[in-house]
Amino acid sequence: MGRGKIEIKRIENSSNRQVTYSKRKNGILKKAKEITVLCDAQVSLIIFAASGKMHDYISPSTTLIDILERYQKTSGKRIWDAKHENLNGEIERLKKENDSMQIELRHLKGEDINSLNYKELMALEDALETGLVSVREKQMDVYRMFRRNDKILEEENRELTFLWQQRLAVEGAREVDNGFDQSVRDYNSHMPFAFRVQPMQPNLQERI
Amino acid sequence: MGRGKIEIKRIENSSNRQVTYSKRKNGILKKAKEITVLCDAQVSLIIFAASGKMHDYISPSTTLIDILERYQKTSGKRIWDAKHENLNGEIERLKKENDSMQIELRHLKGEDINSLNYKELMALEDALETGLVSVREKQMDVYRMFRRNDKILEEENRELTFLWQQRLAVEGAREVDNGFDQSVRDYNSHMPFAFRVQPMQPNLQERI
DNA sequence: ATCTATTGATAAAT
DNA sequence: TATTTATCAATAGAT
Repeated sequence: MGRGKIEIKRIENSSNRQVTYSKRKNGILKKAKEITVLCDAQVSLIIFAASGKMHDYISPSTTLIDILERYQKTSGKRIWDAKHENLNGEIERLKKENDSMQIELRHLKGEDINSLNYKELMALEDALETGLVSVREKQMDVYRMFRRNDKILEEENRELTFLWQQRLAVEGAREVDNGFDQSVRDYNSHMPFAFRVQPMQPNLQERI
Repeated sequence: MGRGKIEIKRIENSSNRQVTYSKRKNGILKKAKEITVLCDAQVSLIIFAASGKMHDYISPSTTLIDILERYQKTSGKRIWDAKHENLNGEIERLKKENDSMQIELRHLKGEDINSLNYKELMALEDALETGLVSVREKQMDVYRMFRRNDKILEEENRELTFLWQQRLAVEGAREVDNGFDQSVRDYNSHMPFAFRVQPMQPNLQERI
């Protein structure tokens, strides 16, 4: 249908080919829409030009997924299954990895070790000892950190207490028992503990 | 294009609709084939009649899966992903489980424990000690089993050696040094060790 | 893009 | 359902 009939074979002239593609692509899309409306059909049409450009039409009464679902059911061909199997493979792989780690964890916790031979028990013992050494070293670090912190706090405490005592002495001399009785002085003598500065290690508290 | 022009709206006469569907369906399929050949295009066309009957055309240079893959990539829309979201969820779940076990394992091996607080370190130490106790108990079991086995073997050995010595003595008395020299007798005196019976615990050997 | 001569598709009849 | 045919629609090539 045109100025002359053409053979249905690849159009060698690239420019003509491009033009014809554009025209016919529109034609097919139009036909797809028409048959959808005229005949209650459901169409999924995806066209890729050689250039990679894509055009598509999916009947508005449905979805591509729905059509593919029906396609698979009707034709018996697989679409998702290929992808599906990959995912299932991944799941299997992860499950195996999970299981072996699960077992290793249980062994390290001393569970289910009846099936282990002597060599394996030795290796397990080594691993546990190594872990224990590391953990205890770390604990010592933390302990030393606490101690250092404590020393700093004690020192500051001492200074604050001293300052407080001085102030009390000064005020006591000036007021000579006019209103401040012993209980108030007792109360105040405990105040310095509330004045403790924050620890030097900013995260130390939340790690206790 | 026909004996009269028609409006593009649903054909109410069911028989006409069916006929038109059949004709137009063939027309579209033909056009799809033609654009494929003429323009190097790649087409995926799936048509469902209202009756449920399905017709399709996929350009022979490709596959539906390939086209869908490209469709997904080009359009950004999801096709399988929607279908496989549950599988992907499962994978995510397993990966998370994997990661946390991975971390726990590393901690038990004394690795990456810098981020742990004192409480966590104590718990870790407890777990390691518990594990170590269990493993060492099991090792004692195995050790005792070896010892028991050894005792049995030693006992059998003693008996066999005794029997052999007796036999040697009898033969020596009968043959009075006619051909059996001292070296042969020495060799034979070591033989009983080769007669050791199999251990009582059938699996013990392969567990060493 | 737009035009238009011509082929191709198809609606209605058979 | 298939064929025929009159008519409309699509489009090849030109502009």
